[in-house]
Amino acid sequence: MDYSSWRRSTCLDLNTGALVEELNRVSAENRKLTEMLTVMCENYNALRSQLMDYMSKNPEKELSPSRKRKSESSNNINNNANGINGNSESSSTDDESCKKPREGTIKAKISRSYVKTEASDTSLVVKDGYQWRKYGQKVTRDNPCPRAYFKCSFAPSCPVKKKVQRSVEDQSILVATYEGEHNHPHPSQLEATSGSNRCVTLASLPCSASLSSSGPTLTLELTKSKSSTNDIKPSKPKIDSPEIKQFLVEQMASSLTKDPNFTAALVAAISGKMLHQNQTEKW
DNA sequence: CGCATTTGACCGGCGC
DNA sequence: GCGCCGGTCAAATGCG
Repeated sequence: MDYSSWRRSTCLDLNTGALVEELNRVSAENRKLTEMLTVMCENYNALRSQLMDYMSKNPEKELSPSRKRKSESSNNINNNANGINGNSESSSTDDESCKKPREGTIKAKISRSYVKTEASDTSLVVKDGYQWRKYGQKVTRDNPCPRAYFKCSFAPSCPVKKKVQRSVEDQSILVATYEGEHNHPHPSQLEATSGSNRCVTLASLPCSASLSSSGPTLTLELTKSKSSTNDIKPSKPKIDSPEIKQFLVEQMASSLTKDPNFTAALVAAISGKMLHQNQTEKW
């Protein structure tokens, strides 16, 4: 072995050692993140059970069904707790029976999402990532607050519509009703693939978090609940009320983003992964 | 000037 | 048939 080849192999050994060290560090961080997420989910579940206890002890008053026509209250039976993003046109299957019976026409999927806003915020804007064009506003009988009508800005190629109205019970809650499915990708997904924008989609709770500890990959998924809580009758206490879920999701997201430890750990994990990728690409 | 929003008019379904 | 009501249209308006 000549001097140059000896130097190369020595450098290689040093690089490999550094990489192994980096890998171990990232793995440790992943484990730490896993633990943090587990603790967070446990805290959330504890909080949620406390809330359920509280809600069961203080059942909400039933709305008086005084509507002579078909009204929104009939739709409330099918309340779906969708995420902040509203990107979950997944669930309602039996809404057709509540809609106008146009024979032969397959109604678009209808879903609802509940967004907590500042009570002083008068704009009926639900930030769900998609771009919407407002085409109408109407005051309806059963709610003094005006209802806003939006079409997806990709219309007419995208047929999705949404209606946004403040909740009668809690005016700080916006109720967004989505009709149809987007036939184009979520704009924030496009951004996420092209750049460094964070894109953490929080769907409905309860959440489950998983981190891959087998390697320097970080996956964070907060999965949508497919539990049987979708068919809550309004007469029951709203233990699993979508408003409550929404509020909890926002609380959790807020806590996460405000926690410098979490942010730092996330940055470290991501940069560690990027560093690792760059170095493996060079080889 | 172009685009998005506002808002009154209009339309169609439904109940009486 | 009429009136009520939710949903949509489109001209007017506002804004960057």
